[in-house]
Amino acid sequence: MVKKYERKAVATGSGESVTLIDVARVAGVAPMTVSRALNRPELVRSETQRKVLDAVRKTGYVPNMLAGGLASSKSRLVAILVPTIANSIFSDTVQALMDGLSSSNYQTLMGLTAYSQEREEALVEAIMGRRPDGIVLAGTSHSKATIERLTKSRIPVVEIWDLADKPIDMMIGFSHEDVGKQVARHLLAKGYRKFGIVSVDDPRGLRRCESLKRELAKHRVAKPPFEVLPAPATLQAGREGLNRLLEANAPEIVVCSSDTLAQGVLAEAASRAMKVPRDIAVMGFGDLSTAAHVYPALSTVRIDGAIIGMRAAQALLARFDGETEPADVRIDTGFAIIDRQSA
Amino acid sequence: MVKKYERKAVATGSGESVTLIDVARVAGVAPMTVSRALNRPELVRSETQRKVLDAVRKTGYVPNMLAGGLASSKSRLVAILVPTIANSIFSDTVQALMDGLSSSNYQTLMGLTAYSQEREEALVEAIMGRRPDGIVLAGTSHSKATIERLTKSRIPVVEIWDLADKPIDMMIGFSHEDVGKQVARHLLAKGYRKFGIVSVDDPRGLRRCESLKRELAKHRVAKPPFEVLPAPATLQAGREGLNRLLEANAPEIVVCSSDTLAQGVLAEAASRAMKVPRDIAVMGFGDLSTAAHVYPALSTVRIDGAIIGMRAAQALLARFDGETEPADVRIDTGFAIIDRQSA
DNA sequence: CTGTTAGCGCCTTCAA
DNA sequence: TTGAAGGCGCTAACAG
Repeated sequence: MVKKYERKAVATGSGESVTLIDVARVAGVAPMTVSRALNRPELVRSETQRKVLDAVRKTGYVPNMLAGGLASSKSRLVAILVPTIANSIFSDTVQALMDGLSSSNYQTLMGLTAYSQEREEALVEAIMGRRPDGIVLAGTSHSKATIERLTKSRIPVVEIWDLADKPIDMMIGFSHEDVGKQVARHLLAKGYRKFGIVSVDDPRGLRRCESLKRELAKHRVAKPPFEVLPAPATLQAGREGLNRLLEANAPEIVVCSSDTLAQGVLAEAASRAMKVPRDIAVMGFGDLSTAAHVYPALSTVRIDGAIIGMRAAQALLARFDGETEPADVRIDTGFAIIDRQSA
Repeated sequence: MVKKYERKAVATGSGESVTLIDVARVAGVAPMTVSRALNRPELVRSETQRKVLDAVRKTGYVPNMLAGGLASSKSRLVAILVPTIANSIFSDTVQALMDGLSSSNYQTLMGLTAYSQEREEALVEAIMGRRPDGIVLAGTSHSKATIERLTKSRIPVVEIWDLADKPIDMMIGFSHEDVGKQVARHLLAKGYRKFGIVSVDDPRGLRRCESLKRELAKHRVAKPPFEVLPAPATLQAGREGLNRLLEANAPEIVVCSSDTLAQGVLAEAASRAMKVPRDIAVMGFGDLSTAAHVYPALSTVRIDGAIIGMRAAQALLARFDGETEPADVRIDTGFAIIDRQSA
């Protein structure tokens, strides 16, 4: 009986790529059986299984996922688009997401949008070429083209870090409007009346600040001075923000749209020998665990990026397993206002 | 004359995937011509080019890179393995690397090793399945299996954040031994004699510390107490480290293996009302720009992650263009000892 | 449980 | 400058 799949002599060099067929030949089975043994071992007799694994080891075979993906229309790839990973709230998210996905053998393609819809659009376009099984997007401000492309691709999408009315598909986050509102109420309840706001020019940060202003207006508080600095948020921007606020009359409390900004404000206050929160109180947003050690008087809105990432991974995996339907998932992870002001 | 490539009716629904053949049919050319128009436009008449682009727009075609990669053995994918992105020195690196590569149309697959050789090995294995065009690895401590696999895959590899004797291929970083040595000399020159060392259990950090100890020994300085804490580096670990050092007699200067650790030490010192650097001096490592605003007395070894990432991207692109040969590249990006101690 | 056949969508190679 | 044939390595679907 003549063996098949003899097409190629045994690789002599080292660069030659070993294929399924080589493994099949060594194991003395059909290529399809090797494929099964590797991907659905439960369908294969255990002895066959052993033979195949031996052959894999002997040959140093590494499955070609490009070929596998092409044949099966499953890439086992999830794309993640975030504005940056320099900010710990996003890197926590990404890290948790990767952890959750990699334990189910999904790999992640990351893209950095730098808060730009155009970049996001280009990235989505490029990434769709890889036929990812799922896409995670930070935020809900996407270009029309992006939304359309994603919608009709029917790829599972998770929008994170935000909750909005018209999700593309799944959504995991919290309401930035709610943050602004609750911060306003919280601070009003503590007796503050003279506010100052510092934000960078980032859509979500601005939404929090606008909501804060609306809530203050409702309570008939004087319209607070509002300094918007160009992105990205830096310590320097925070210092500059406080400087500008102090040119007019000093607010009792400065609300910052981000953690780094708040640290900048604190640094500037320190350099002016202002005591926090006695001379000026500061409310931050995001991860201020580092600063909190140094400035115990700092209040903050705490978001847990890791939880958002973990939930996103779970949502995708559930969807891959057919446990949920498009647009089924909408999770409010909430936020906490952590108050360290002892004013 | 009967047209070819009529295999499929025009997609009516929206989920149907558009292929090169569909575009070819719409444009009235052969599939191969579409491929050329998209990938090597210089080989195509400009009118044909226009027809193809029109058809692409009309059909909403997105090239399938799995198929393209399979056919051409080029994935336009670069894998990046780093211990974590929670640390800004690595996230800067990753960010710069992605920037550099994406402008040449490469995408990046990221993997997090959590400082574990086993995880790195598993990730390398999984990632090789995607047939990346290049791989970037942080550090030089890899398992034998990892090294062997990478070596015989002949995929361009860049090891970053370190310089060692036996590179797999390209290497961009600095010598951790040199850091330890220079820090020792620097501090000795400033007159310090009573040292304390705090490190987490991370290979590169330990190498810096060991080298520091060796240099101190050479200069006949008393063997310093050396606290090694379990990874990951946290503020808490730093505080604990200083606590332990202070149980014996207090050192004049504490050298920390990482930025976070140094911040923990500073926080603990602050909570004990110790003045830095008067009561105790602190030398950190990595990105302490945040802490520096708060603790102007902190010294640090400054590494620029962004430069390392940028250089790595350049090195890979040069290699892809055939401008360099395996093992041609070895770049010492150096480091700076930034001294803010005014003791 | 295992094997056979027929593509997946694109690009390489050669021919026109 | 464009086209046709064939194959990249794998898996779905159907037989046996």
